[in-house]
Amino acid sequence: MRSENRTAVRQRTFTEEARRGQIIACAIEVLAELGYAQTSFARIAERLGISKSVISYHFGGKDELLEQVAQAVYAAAARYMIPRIRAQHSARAVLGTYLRSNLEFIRDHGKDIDAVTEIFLNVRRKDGSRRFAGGQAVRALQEILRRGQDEGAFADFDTRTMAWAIRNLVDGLTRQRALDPEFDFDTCIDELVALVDRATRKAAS
Amino acid sequence: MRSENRTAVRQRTFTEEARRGQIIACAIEVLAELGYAQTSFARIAERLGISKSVISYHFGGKDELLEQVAQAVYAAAARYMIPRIRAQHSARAVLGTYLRSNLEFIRDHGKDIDAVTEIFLNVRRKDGSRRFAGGQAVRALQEILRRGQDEGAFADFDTRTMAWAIRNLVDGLTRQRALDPEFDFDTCIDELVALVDRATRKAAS
Amino acid sequence: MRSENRTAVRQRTFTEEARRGQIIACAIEVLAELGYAQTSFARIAERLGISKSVISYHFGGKDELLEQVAQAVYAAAARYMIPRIRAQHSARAVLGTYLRSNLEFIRDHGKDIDAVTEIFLNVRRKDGSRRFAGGQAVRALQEILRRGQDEGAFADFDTRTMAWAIRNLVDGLTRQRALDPEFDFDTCIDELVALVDRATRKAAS
Amino acid sequence: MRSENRTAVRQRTFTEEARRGQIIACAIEVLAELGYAQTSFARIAERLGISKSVISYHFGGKDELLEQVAQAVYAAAARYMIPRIRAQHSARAVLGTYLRSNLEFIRDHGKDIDAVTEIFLNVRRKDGSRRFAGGQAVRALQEILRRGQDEGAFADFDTRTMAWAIRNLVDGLTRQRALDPEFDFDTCIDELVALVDRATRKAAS
DNA sequence: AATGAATGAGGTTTCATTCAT
DNA sequence: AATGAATGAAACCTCATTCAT
Repeated sequence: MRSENRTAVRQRTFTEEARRGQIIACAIEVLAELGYAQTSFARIAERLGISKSVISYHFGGKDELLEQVAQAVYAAAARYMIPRIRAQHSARAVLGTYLRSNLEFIRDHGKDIDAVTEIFLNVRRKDGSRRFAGGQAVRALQEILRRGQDEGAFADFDTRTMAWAIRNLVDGLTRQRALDPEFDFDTCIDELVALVDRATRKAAS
Repeated sequence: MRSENRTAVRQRTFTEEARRGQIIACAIEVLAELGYAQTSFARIAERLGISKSVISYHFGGKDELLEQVAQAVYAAAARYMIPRIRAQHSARAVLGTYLRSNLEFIRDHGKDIDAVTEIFLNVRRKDGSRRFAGGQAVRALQEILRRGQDEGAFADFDTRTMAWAIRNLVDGLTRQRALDPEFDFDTCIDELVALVDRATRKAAS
Repeated sequence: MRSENRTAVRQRTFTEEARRGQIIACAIEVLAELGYAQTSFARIAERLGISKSVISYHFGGKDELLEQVAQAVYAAAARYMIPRIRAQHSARAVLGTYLRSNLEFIRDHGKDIDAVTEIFLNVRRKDGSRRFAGGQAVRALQEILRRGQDEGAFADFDTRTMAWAIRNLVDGLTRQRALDPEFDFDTCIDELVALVDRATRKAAS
Repeated sequence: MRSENRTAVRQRTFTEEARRGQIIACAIEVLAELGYAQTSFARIAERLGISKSVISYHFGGKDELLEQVAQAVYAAAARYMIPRIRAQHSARAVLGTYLRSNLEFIRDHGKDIDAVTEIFLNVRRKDGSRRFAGGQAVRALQEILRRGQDEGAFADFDTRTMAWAIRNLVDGLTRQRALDPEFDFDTCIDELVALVDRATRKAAS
């Protein structure tokens, strides 16, 4: 079954799609709860009450499953963020909305975020290099900043550095939520949005 | 040997100390290079050209080895940072030196930092909860900020949030270094120090 | 497979039941022949010409395998003894049949008895206490004796002590068979049955 | 050091004898407490606060240590029983004293008995056969019975069977003590001595 | 007389994967 | 579309033993 017809991607039946979704959802739960090292086909299958080989059957390998998990969460994030961002026009509004919708998605999808974090940090090639780099998100953000500068909406900072700083702030939140008992996400969103706004704003003249 | 007379800490031989150091150093290399999941006694022993059981002999367990690795890096960081911080008096100088020395240590000990990152993120208890929380560093930083506020050296921000933000910026650098081909650490240090200084500074009157 | 849907007992395939039986039988042989300490998955698998992990697959752990061995022999003994005992009515006939059928089972299932003996004596919890106590058999015997006394069929001995004495005699036979080259089981059965009959019989009046 | 001069047994220094005794005593404790399978050089050494190799040094091997343990307990039992038995003259008194002193020794040396039981049941040769048979004790008892019959002091039972039955009763007590919470040793000694006396006594004429 | 250091064999267990059904 | 059965590699760990000091 896994034998893709020619080079084309095989059409998937409804049932198969459902199973795949079920397995991906369960993988996310296990990853978020127990971490990458403790996530195995056996553990996922056990939770679903199915046999291990079902997973091999549908995904052909651990790598593929994890990749699908990452992709699924990415797609969900995109579905949430993109329409909101598209609705904005000014560069500052785009940046603010990017940031806010990203943080909201993280707030509302804690498990999914934890899962892809596990995947990003742990999946490696045989030579040890990380399989998922994640420079992509930074580049997208940098693009927003650059366009804003072109429009004269932002101050004249280095876009690459600023993009990284923002990503670091955003991605750090997950850890903060996990460790800080007093953590309040909504307050933090407002603060971060304000902080970034100030940090990118043109100096008042 | 692992017998540990009573519960007291056994006196360690010179040879043993050397071996332990050698093993810890090698563990750091493997962790940084291949990641937590691929780090095993077998791999470490192979690199050192010794038998697996040597590691069991000196460390008695994977957990203990990893804990020692974390401790070793911690101790090294403390040895580097503490004297520099102690030399400062004003709260702002203390904060700046804390930050700068921390960043310098990260810059100069990339592998060690990567290794403890792997450990922090992946070592878990059987129930899935993380074994190394790391809230400690945040508390230390918060204490610095609080004292500075008492002295009137800082603005009136929320110390907990600010402490977390700073830590997120600092810890994010490791990833940035790994992923950003153009990353320049020294520039970044200066920028971050300046950024934090501005973010904590009392509004000019 | 070992996944066990919920906590319910999984339905077992014919093939699985066969393999389990095969493994249990082989475990009994190894236990009886080489003793508990030398009984390992490796040794059993080697004899069966299968891979070690097959046993892990079917039993999930050494403890479970040994427990199943004990249970299997117990069940076989019960299947042999219970119908014979049930066919009796008078207390003395019940006691005699209990004893004789027990001894016959021991005579005919030497290896099985040796195997469970190894298990009983050696399987322990982490704190060192024995996992299989075995006071159950004594209590059953004591109950027979007590009922007989109530019916006036037996003399007025202490049932607990007598129950233990009988069990000690019965269980000692295994060792005797192993060590005494001239040992004749059938003669011994008759002697023991007669001995116990005399020891419990009401004094002639 | 272990290299015995010629074939003769090396003279042992006082210190060495002390260490050996200490190790043997500790081995007995571990055996009795945790059982054969959990008894290792490591565990013994740990309890004594010495290094494993000390044991290897003094005993040259696990087998030798266990043999010495068995021998030590045997010797102690002999020291206790033999003078008492020698003080008797009539066959019936000899039998009674043999039995009573044996039971008293078992009562007073529970740990030692448990230890040698572990050894007897578990130590095996490579081919699986038991290394310590223990038919010796039965033969000694049988000799007592035979001499008594010759003197006309006992009934005309089969001495071999009777010897085994008595040994089984005696050896079963250890298990009974371990499992029966209401077990009272002294009562049991009296009962057993009386029981055996009746079982061997010439029928009144 | 003792120890520290190391070894290699062997133990149980978990894993991803394969294959016939 | 799914499963049951099996596999072999690799994991960590414990063991008795050896050897130089």
